[in-house]
Amino acid sequence: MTQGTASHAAQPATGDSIAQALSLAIHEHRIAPGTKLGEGELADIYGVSRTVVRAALLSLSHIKLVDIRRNKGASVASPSPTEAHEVFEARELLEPRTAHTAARRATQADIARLERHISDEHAALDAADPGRALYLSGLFHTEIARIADQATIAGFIETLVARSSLIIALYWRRESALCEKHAHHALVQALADGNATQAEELMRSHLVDLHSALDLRERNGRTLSLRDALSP
Amino acid sequence: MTQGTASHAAQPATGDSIAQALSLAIHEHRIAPGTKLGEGELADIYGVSRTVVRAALLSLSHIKLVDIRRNKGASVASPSPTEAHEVFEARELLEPRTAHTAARRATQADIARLERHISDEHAALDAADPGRALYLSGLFHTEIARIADQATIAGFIETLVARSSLIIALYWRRESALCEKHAHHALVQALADGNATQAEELMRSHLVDLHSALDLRERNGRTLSLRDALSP
DNA sequence: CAAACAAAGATTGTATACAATTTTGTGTTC
DNA sequence: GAACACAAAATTGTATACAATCTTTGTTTG
Repeated sequence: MTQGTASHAAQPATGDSIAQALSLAIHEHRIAPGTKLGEGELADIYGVSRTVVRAALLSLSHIKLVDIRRNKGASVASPSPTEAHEVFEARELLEPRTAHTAARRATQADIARLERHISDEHAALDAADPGRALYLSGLFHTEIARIADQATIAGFIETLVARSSLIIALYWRRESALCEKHAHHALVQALADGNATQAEELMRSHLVDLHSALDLRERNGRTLSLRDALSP
Repeated sequence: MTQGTASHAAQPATGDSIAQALSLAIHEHRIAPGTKLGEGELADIYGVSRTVVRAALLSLSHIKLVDIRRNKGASVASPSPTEAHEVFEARELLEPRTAHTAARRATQADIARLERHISDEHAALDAADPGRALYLSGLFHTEIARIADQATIAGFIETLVARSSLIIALYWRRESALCEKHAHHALVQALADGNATQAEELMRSHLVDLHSALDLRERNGRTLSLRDALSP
């Protein structure tokens, strides 16, 4: 991702593309929770007017990645401990069922794609790119939701996974910010075996494990210049 | 709700207030699925510029009440049979658990409020206001989610309940568009008794019943002039 | 009459200008 | 140095102007 979409591409940035770029930056921890997202600054970075930026920010506010306060502007959301708990609780309610359904539906191509995700994730780690690895780790979950072929629930899971990256930035207390390696492997195996019950149970314990790795007793995030963060 | 917020109130309509007004109109079946939502027309109705209207429409598109097509404008969403099925399936996954939690947490005040909802709903029916009754019927469900005090899941349920009103408009095949009277009463009783297991089971069967009342084999909705629909 | 094409009108997407609100900077007083 | 008041600058909210795209209408052709 270069400086700004408009600078090097034939198409000007749209609200959607800016929202996606910001979402990715947030997900990869290139922008920290609490970071001010000034409309003028973003308009400069992306080479569009404030109108387009405002639409992007409004969209991101709907999935709670961005917090907009009237007359005070937008910033990257900073979930409270309560919100963090709720997000993981919601995941624990939705994702096991999704894994169950996915195990019944997964094709060879699906399994291959999941395995590619896992190896891409580890490649990113080896390349000292933990942000990328974190993003891919989350994408693994949304990919399982896609396989389950229930778009409504998959949409909720996508939102929850995105918010999880903010929560991890704020509350994670393990050295690695990632899901444990073997948990994803075991899930892929259960899906490959078409073992719905196993997939469901593995997903549940995986999420309970993630939830338990959160220290939900307040701490502060770091800040970073906006332009730097958006230029990996 | 009079002609337009700006016409009679000290405050001009905001994106949020317009989105709420449109959502209510959709929920009460005053605007049908598929209805074109022209920016200029809405700007006239609400006495604001297109900028504010666009923000409202974008917000509504995020909860899938409105469908925005680039360069073609916005219309009230028209869920497909697949989407309809998914929405109720998601509700069947989320709401029983929510009812379970609500039964454990409900206060006397909560129960009184739910009972008031039920009687308001019947008053609306008696007043030959089925749209209002439908809205209140849905609100009963979101109220239970509020009692459960899990904002993340309650947010999802709110979205699903709103979309349900569109689905009912398109696919409902019973004479009354409402939840059955005794189902809500029984739920309130289970909550009042603090019987979490009963509440969960009653909610599940209630939703399965609603789901079964849908004829998910395509049919068309009606259309209505926009100004008429927004002036109850 | 139907089909194809062009022109006119309407609508949507976006930039820019203006109004309103907030933040920052400066000076004064204690 | 801290607190306060005020002015200036910056940012956010919204209207309006302009550009791009789509839809409707009118005209021509077979």
